[in-house]
Amino acid sequence: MLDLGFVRGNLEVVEAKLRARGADPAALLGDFRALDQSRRQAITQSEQLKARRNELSQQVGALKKAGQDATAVMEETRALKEKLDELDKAAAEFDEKMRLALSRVPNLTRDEVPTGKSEADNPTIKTWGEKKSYDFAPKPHWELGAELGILDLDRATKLSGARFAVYMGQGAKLERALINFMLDLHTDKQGYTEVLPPFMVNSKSLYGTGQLPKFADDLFRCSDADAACAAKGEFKDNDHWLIPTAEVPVTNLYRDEILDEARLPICLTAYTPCFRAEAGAAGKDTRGIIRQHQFQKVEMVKFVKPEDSEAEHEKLTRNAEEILELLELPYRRVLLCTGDTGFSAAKTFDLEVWLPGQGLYREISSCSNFDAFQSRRANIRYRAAGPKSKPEFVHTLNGSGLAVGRTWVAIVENYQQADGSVIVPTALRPYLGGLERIEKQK
RNA sequence: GGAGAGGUGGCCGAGUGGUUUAAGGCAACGGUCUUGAAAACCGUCGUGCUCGUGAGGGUACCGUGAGUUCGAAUCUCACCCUCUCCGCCA
Repeated sequence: MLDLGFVRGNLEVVEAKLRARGADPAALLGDFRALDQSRRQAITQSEQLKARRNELSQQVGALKKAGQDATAVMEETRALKEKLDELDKAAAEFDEKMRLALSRVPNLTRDEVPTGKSEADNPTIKTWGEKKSYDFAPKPHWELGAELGILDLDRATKLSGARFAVYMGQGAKLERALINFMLDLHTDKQGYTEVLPPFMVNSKSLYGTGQLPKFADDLFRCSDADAACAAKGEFKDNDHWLIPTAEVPVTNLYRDEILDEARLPICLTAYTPCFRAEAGAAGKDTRGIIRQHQFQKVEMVKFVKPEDSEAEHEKLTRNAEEILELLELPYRRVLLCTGDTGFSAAKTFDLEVWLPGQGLYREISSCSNFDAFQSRRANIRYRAAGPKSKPEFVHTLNGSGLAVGRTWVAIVENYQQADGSVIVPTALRPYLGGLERIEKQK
């Protein structure tokens, strides 16, 4: 959510930023100026009447206490009521319209974010690692996984339908090893605290991080979740949706709280499954396990002071890159252009890992700075030490560290051998009981 | 799921229709005192919206939403959450 006062005072800037994203300011903001004016007018009038009402009510009290007749004053107050109800209703309607309009406006990208339309316009910031050369034609992971007996997509379809996977034997163990390896690195070496949050959240939480109201179709909701309410901008605390990322429960941990400055930065990491409906992704990445309805991810989330968020963003991105470096997987870092930056983000780096089986770089981590966009929605503030300090919104950040399923893919494809076996990266061996090579399962 | 109790500011906690512009305490912050610190004492101390160039004013907020009333933290209804006990259960 953008700050109302900022939008009012910088409408041209906001509109330019929205256009840079490829969004239509008119469609998003409508007649913002007129609406804002009507709203404020209704509020001012209503409050003036309320002041009058309160004054008269006090007179009634005073008169009654003095044993005098208060009928006339009571009548006058009663007469105010009709007009007041009308004004209040109008004010509430304008307010609701503004709130709903603003809730669908994406964040403003930072000035250093390059203007562009799509991922084709994302500049590459750095490239790391040497692509291995193979004296055979490297296979995609779905072939390797099936041949090794560590990935069973056919039976997953029987259980759950398309876009689900069953990992078997050392395949399952590899997934689990990756989770532990990532969490240990984040907690033991990089200063994060581990969190194990619920995998279902209410609609208020999804509003807080920006998935609702706009992206309800991308989510799986439980039968007690009222999508119609969410679409109307009513967010409940007793409905349930499957989380699309750990970002949602972890960021919302401090919703409606005021944190002490001394506690910042707060750095958390969480392993969770993630559930995505993949609405509109029909026909995309249908082979293999790149795009699933359920996948596992280790996430990093930070709450920081506004002046620190730029530096913390770089640190967080480096924390994700370190995993790829330890696993010796070639990758590159790209900066998302305005047209490709997500709804809630002000600036995003994507890490893309090299997949030789498919001959392309593939997103494996997305590290974003949200500025105060999420904290304003979720009302997460901090209070600085010192006299007369008012609570201020924190900046939130998060990034995958990493998407586990895609890391699994990257290892299988990058470390494949001519005989179809897969060498286990050295850093991961302690997590697999010293196993050096994954070979065909019985 | 059943029965009972409860939900008040950063925290604890008073408050059952009219100076409540929410008592009191703790914490925090500023000051006095002190070589420094602690203690003691004095003072400051909620959030949003809105009006105002400003000082400042108005208004709303006591779990959420409706309602009764001239007036609601206080009364009524619905819902949510927490705690205790019972039931069911991994």
